[in-house]
Amino acid sequence: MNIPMKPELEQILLSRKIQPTAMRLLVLEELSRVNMAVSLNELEASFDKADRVTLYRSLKTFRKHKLVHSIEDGSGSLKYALCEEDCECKPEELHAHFHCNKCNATFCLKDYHLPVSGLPRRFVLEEMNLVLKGLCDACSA
Amino acid sequence: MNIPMKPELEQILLSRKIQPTAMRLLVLEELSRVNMAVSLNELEASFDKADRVTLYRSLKTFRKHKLVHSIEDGSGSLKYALCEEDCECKPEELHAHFHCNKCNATFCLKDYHLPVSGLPRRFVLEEMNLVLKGLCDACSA
DNA sequence: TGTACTTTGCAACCCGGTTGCAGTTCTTGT
DNA sequence: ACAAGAACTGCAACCGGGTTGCAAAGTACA
Repeated sequence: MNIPMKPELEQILLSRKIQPTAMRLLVLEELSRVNMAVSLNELEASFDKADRVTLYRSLKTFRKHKLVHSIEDGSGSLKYALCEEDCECKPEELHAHFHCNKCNATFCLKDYHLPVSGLPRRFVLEEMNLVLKGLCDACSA
Repeated sequence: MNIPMKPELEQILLSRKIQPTAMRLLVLEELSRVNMAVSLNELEASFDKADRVTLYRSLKTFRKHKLVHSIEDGSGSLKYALCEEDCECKPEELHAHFHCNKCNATFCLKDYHLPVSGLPRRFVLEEMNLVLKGLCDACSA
C-alpha cells in the first residue's frame, strides 16, 4: 500500500535522515509551495483533515533535523520556514525576517545580513532572531 | 545603576502623562532596580502580594506611553525594559537584546544598533526586534 | 462633599504549545 | 512472509502566558 510519493521530496527528507511518511511529505510539500514562514495554525488550515498535533510533531522533527528554522515574529505564534539546502542553522547562516503588521505574513530576507560583532566580552553567541516589522509591498500600497 | 527616589519616579510618570498611582510607582521602581528586561511573571514574583492583571495593565499603560519597550526573546513570555529618557520607540532608536539560554536573563545592548536599510522596495519599516541568544558573561564561565 | 472617571482585584476565558496514551503503521530480523 | 519491536499518528486533555468583563475601591475636581 505504497502511497504515490514525490521522489524529490522524499529525497530531501532522506537526506536529512527523516523518515518520509505520508504526512511529512505533505507538510514538506506545503512548506515548499507557500515559500514563506507559516505558523502551525496556518499550516493546519491549508489541509482539510490534518491533526494539529501531528503537524506540530512533524515541524518539531523537521526543526530537529534542520530542515526548517523557526521564527518568533511577535504574532503570537511561532512560524516555520524551509532552510536552505546545506543550512546547519549556525548564527552566521541566519537571516532576518520581515513581518507584515497588516496581513501577518512573514518573509525570509535572505540577503539581509547582520553584524555578528559588538557583543560585550565573554558573551557567547549561539543564535539570533531578527524580525523587521511594518508593511509588506502588497500592504503598503 | 542609580535608582531614582520616589518623587523622581513620580515625576517620570507625570512626564509621560501617566497617573502616578501607588502600584505604578512600585512597578517603575522595580524596573529601575533590576535594570534588565523582565517578564510579567518575574515582575509578579518580585512582589509579595501583587495582582498579575494589575501588573499586566501597568506595563501595558507604560508601553502605550513609551516608558517601557517590550522584547520577544523567545523565552515564551514578553519582557519589558525601561526606555531611555527621550525614547519615542522609533526604529532608529531600537537596540538589540541579548538573551541568555542558560539563566534566561535578557539584557539591553544599548550600543548594538541595527542597519535600517536593505529592505526590498515598498516595504515600510515600523519596528524591529533583534535578539541575540547564547550565554551571558556569568553563564559562559 | 457629590459625581464622573480611573484603577484595581478577582474570576474566567482564549489560544498556542505540549504531553500521555492507545491504536496504527512501518522497519527489521528471521 | 511474518512476528516483534520501533516509530508515527490521532485524540483528549493539560499548561501557561496573555487578555477581558465586571464589580469594588480609589481619585480628580467642580
